[in-house]
Amino acid sequence: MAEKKIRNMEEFSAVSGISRPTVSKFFNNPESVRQSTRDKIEAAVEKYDYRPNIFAMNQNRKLTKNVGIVVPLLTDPYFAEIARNLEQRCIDAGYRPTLFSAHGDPALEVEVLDNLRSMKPAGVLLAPLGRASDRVALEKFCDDVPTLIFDSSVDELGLAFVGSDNFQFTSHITDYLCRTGEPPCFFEMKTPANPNAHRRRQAYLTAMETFGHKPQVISVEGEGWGFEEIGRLGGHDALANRRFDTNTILCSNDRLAIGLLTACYERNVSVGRGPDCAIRVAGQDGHPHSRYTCPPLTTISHDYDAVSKHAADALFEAIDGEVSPWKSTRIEGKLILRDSA
Amino acid sequence: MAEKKIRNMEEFSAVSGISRPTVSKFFNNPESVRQSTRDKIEAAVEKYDYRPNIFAMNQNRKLTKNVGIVVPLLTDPYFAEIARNLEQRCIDAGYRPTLFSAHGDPALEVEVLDNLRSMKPAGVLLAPLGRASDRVALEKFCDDVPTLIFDSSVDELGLAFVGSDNFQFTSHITDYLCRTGEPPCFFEMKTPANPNAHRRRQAYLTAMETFGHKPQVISVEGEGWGFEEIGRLGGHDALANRRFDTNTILCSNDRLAIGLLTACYERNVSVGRGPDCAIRVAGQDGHPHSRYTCPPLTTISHDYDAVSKHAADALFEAIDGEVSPWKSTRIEGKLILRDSA
DNA sequence: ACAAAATATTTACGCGCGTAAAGTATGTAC
DNA sequence: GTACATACTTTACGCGCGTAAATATTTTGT
Repeated sequence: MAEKKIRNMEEFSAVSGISRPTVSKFFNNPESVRQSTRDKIEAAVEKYDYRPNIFAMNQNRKLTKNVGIVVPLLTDPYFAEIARNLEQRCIDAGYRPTLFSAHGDPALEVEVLDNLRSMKPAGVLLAPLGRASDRVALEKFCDDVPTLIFDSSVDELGLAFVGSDNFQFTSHITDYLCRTGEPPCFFEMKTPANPNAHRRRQAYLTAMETFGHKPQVISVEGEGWGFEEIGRLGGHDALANRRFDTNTILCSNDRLAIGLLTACYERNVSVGRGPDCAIRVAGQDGHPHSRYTCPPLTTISHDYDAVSKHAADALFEAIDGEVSPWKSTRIEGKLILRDSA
Repeated sequence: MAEKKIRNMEEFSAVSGISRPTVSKFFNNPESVRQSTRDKIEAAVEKYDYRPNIFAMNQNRKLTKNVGIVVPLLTDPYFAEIARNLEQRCIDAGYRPTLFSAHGDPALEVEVLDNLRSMKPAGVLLAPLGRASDRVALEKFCDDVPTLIFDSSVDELGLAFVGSDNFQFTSHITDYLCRTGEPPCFFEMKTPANPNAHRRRQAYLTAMETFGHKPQVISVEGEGWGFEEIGRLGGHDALANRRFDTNTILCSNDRLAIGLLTACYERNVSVGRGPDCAIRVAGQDGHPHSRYTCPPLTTISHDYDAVSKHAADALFEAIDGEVSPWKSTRIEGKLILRDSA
């Protein structure tokens, strides 16, 4: 099967009997060469198992098909899931995605963007760290590379923003909770990394006012990205000191809610909407894991498909040259009723 | 601050007043140039915010500092966590890691490896998909690139294998379960993707025989990587049809256990080791989420640090030229006692 | 102040490929 | 068979950088 090792396109063009420029054309787009030529090249590809060096390819191409995808934290299944979704859309559209995580570190985020530059990407899908991000560095990057911001908005950065409608998220689930039981208090981190958290708190306050209820915000201590543990510890503290004025707790996000549920379990507080339950807990995000908590978590879910589709399509359009003014697209969430509230 | 845009090292060497070869040397290793030269270059870097194109760099370097990290599925927090761990170790050792996921798809796994070749990596840390992997392609890759296999072993592939001692995992937790209550049955997927699953079943059977108990293996249907859902549905089925001969269930992995716990909740079966609990459930892996199930999951955890340290160190040694025969290092797990068993 | 050693510069080529221009072969229309 | 359009080959240059060799310039030691 395998003859001698082919080291580059030069050698490959020799053994395939087709000139290098034509071979190059073929790899760029197989349809662009005559059928008979294509057959010869494909036979040689099969025989010698050659494929061109993609990095050398991209070095000279005016337009690469590279797309960078940057998320703040890949160990969070929410980002892992949406990243996978975006990757698939890029592949389907004929692009070549590369995934990066800032691992929660602003310095790493900047480094990732610097490396991304070397890749000469046709475009980038960027979910910024948020508050911690180096704004100046992000702006510089967006000046150079067509960048679509998703998940968490940073002013009018990049081509456009696509994310969830956090205002609608919180209003909607607050409304649901008010209609089905006691009005909720709001359980959040004191210093959230993500700007969406502020929108959600604000939406909660507005919604409660609209509905004529007295709001209560409970902000728990904790730094970093270990949200479950922050929720658990904060939950213990709040339960021990009877800080909840209501039996219904709306968490700023699902990971906090997951931690709070654990705290409830550990304190023998029964959660759910049954008559024998002490409190109701709801989250926000539609985290992949929220289905498997006990009780399963009532939440309002990102529309993963819609967000990733809008984000990817908007980027592809911009790459294709469609110039449109910056805009923000915020997609509504879907209420997912489960047992916890 | 920022003057005109510097486009390449040529332009940069002009504005910095240092010749290009010396600049090149500097970026390869700042210590290799005279202090006064370094100062000038660093001042220019600061002033013009230039950094070399890493892909062009690697194109010609004999030895790159690139390390590829390949995992089967990044949406699984276990792999996300160990990948992050490995990335950090690479950075600390002066390497430049790049993370890839096969997304559960053998074809994608091969494609990832092909792309990795273009990167001329100094070495690769590869966690294969397992049964589904294209063995021939993996072997070819390992012939060309120093590759260390981790997590799931494929014969004597690559430089070496580093992973957890699945036999010890299952023996140890089986022993614990036997000593503290009824001997467990074994809850697993009928057609697991990962070869570790077979080792675990075998270890269970051996352990039960050693302890003089009658084993029971319950294999549930389900394809793909949605283990929680497979565990949940299989759990419902097994509970409904009273297929469990014992009150103690050892799951082949934590994700199955998480699904099973949800099934228990949904059927109102109380899980735990208290006197009022109907069954005990244990997992295996020390999944990042196992702390936050209700009840928190008793499991035997990978020693993430030790596995990643051994894997990374073994690769770095091989890169540094230390030739050692293929060997398999299997690291023991730590029993994590929580409320579920 | 001088020679020796260390470091920089100049020059030149290579990596693996894209791409453009000019010329040649192949295929299609009549 | 001629005319024309396609597709191919040849040639040549460029991308952004590594790297080697010869030469020139510092720096160091004494």
